Amino acid sequence: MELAKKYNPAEVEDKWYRYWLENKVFSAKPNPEKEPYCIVIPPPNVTGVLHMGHMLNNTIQDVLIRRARMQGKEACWVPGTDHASIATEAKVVRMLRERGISKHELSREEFLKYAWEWKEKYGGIILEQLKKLGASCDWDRTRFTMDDKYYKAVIRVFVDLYKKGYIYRGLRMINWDPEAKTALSNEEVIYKEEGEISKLYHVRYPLADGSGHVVIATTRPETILADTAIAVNPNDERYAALVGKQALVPFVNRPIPIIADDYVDTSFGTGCLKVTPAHDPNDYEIGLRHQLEVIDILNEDGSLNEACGVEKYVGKDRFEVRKMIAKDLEEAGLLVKVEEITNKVGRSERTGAVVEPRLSLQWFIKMKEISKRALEAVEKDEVQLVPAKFKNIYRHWMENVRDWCISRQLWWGHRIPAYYYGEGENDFVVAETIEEAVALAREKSGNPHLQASDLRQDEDVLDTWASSWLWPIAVFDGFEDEYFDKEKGKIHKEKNADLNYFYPTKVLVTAPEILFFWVARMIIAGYEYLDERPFEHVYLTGIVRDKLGRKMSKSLGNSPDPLELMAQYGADGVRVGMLFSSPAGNDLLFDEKLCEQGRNFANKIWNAFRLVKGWTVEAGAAMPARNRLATDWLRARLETVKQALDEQFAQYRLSEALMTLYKFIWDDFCSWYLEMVKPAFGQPIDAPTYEQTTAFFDEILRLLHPFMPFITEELWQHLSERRNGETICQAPYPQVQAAADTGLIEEMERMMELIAQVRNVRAERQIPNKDSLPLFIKTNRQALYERYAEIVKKMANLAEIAFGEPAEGQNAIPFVLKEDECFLVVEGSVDTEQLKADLLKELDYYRGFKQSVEKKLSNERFVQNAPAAVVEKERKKLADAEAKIAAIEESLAKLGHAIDK
RNA sequence: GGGUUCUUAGCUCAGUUGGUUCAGAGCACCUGCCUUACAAGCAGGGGGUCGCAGGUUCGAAUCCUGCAGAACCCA
Repeated sequence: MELAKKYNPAEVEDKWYRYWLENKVFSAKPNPEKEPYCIVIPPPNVTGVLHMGHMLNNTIQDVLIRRARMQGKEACWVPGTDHASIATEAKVVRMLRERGISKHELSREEFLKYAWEWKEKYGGIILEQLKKLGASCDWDRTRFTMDDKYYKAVIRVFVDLYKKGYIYRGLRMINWDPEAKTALSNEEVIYKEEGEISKLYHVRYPLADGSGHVVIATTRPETILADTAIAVNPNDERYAALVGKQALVPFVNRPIPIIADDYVDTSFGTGCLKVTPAHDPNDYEIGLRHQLEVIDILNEDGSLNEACGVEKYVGKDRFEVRKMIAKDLEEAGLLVKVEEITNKVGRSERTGAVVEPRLSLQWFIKMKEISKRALEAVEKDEVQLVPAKFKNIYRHWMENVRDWCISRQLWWGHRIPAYYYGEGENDFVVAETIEEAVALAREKSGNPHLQASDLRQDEDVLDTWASSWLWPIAVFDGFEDEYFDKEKGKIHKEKNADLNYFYPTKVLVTAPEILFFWVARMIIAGYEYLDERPFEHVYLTGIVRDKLGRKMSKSLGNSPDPLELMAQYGADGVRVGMLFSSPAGNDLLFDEKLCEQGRNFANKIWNAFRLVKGWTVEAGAAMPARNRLATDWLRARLETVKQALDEQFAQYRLSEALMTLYKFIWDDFCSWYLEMVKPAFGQPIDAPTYEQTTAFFDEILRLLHPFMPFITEELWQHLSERRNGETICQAPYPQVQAAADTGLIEEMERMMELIAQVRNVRAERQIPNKDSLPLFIKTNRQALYERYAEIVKKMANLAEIAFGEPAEGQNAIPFVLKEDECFLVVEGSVDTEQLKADLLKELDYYRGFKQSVEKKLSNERFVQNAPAAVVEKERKKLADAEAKIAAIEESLAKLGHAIDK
């Protein structure tokens, strides 16, 4: 078998992914013999494409699930997609516009037909992309939030929560996107960090009694026409006399009261606040406190309506009116001045339109009561957030939770199951089906003749999160008739085999940005319907940023295309690159160099494999002592590595775990072990060493497989004959066998230091590596060095290791290893002055060190207060330093240097 | 404005309840090598008064206070 000099991921990745699918390696079903380990994927937008955030997030999930699978757990990773109501609808509307079709020309049914076509065309691309990454999902379980069953579940939950009294319909100040013509949740409104430059208009309002005027400041002069009061701070002496009087609204001359309210900030603008309850949330609150009239002057598209009272403004967009009104105020002599200020302007996350606070009838979920257990669960670590710092953030949000506006003025989504039978605000019923609705409506209205055709279903759909918050339950069909108890509004988990086995899931891996949107709400739903947490751990990943620390975004164009990255560096390389610098919860400053490092790592392993596979094996030969030491040592190191990995995984320190393996493979295995046992060119290797080496290789591949699934499968299959369908995905994950032989590791470390010292001397004196040199060691541990002599000779290219000192006249370069003196015999003359200088420098350092330790030990309070073990360590440090100093002094004396002690 | 978190080498980060040879890693950097697995490589090396100022302690990167700066969340 001929292996290429360089690893080529493109040749193997698709092959193995297909193999895994063909052999159903990723499918999972309840298995009482095994421990369940389930992850539900955070469903990406069905029509979205893979971005770097997905890459990170799904790499992490795949590492966790693959490791669990190898550990013999029933590993189930449930994939799926989200309908992403507003984002998808916006895309469909744009597509239609490009075809010259306006959404409003279409009926709801026609529009939805286009939307489903769009979904069929682009839906699921992202799942195919995940396969490129190696994601080991159970694809047969793929779910979509608008699948029939899922749709029914969402509607069922709406009805249930309505019955339980958690859902109400109310007039509320909501964030209105005039472009998409929909309400937005607070989370969907974004503010530019640096704010935006706005004009602050100072406007004069005459007093009704003609005794003067009052000046207010506003950034939204078009809302003047909806003013119903002017407010001042009760403590503001400047205006105390005005309170109780009336002012006249410009143009319409409506008299409005001047009131006192604590909300007013005396230092902002003029200290007089115009109050527009219909168009500002704070003003709305003030209006409630003072029973002010509410005048709504905006249409749903952001244009002004008749209520504004000025004919020429009617039908014009608010920003156009702003310009007009500024001009008109100036002409009327009411504009005092205009200044520029920076303020925060809310914009729609999806359309970018300036969000207008708007009063409207919307559907809400009361959050306070229903979220109680979800708050407790995290407080008590029943649901454990990783990293834990998010607990504080979570608590703060949950303690101040506000009612959740769940209606959206869109068509793509789950249509609200409320049916209206009359014009009154309460003339509606909520039901899962039209038949039930008719029955309920007859009852509620007292009209037994009502027909389905008399009912109008609510036009709005539900917020996407109001479907995805059911994800960990709905993917297992938990809300189906057989399992859902309509009376109690609870799920009988024990009746549903999947739910019973896989729920609660093990860990949710997601971005901190959606901690409240989604994570908190899933926890709420979990307790509401199953009285149980939906997952044990929440691993919050960082946000992927570019190397300048900016968020990756389409508009900046700073996001690399994941598929191209994988084509260039291999999926394994990219996975490694993503994980290298992403400790949990810390942002990841993505740099392509990290993927390059991942690719290089794959190549390193590939070549190590080529080396081992290229050996000819000498059957019947015994293992030489040198190799016995090397294999024992590597085994000991491997034990410490496995132990470290277990600990790192337990704490979700994936980047550390990967680095542990990276260093073990590159340094310990390749640079040290393979070099130790590698036969001379053309020579065979003894069979026991060869077998041990392949066994190590096998174990290393299994440890690495969760991180780099493709190359490990490729090499593992090459390593030995495998059965048909056999895969490393299901090979046992290496377990800690025994306590590592730390004595052996320490001994080897000493030898490695010795080898490094010799190499160092060579590098400094520019002695070619080819020249094999004799080494003398003056030590009282001769047996130890003798045992390792063969290894040291090979690794440092020494002609021999002798004990004692070189003969007079032999040129030797001295160095000190721990407390032993070493002499590397070289040809040619030696610059003794330089050697002395080097030794003196070292001596200086150790004398200083010794002094500081002595100082510590002579401090009575230290000796008394510090734990005995710490004091003991200091004593040991002192003894070691003294031995070292003695050795250095001796070397110096030999060079003819007088020591002043 | 309120809250949370953070500030350690040129860069990205570890540093576990304060206590091992005067703070570690990876990358980058410097020097020498195309040595028959790998130049996507090998060997060696330099680099930090742990944001600043106080305090507690025998002992502080680690605990406390203040200041400066950054990020995120909420308003």
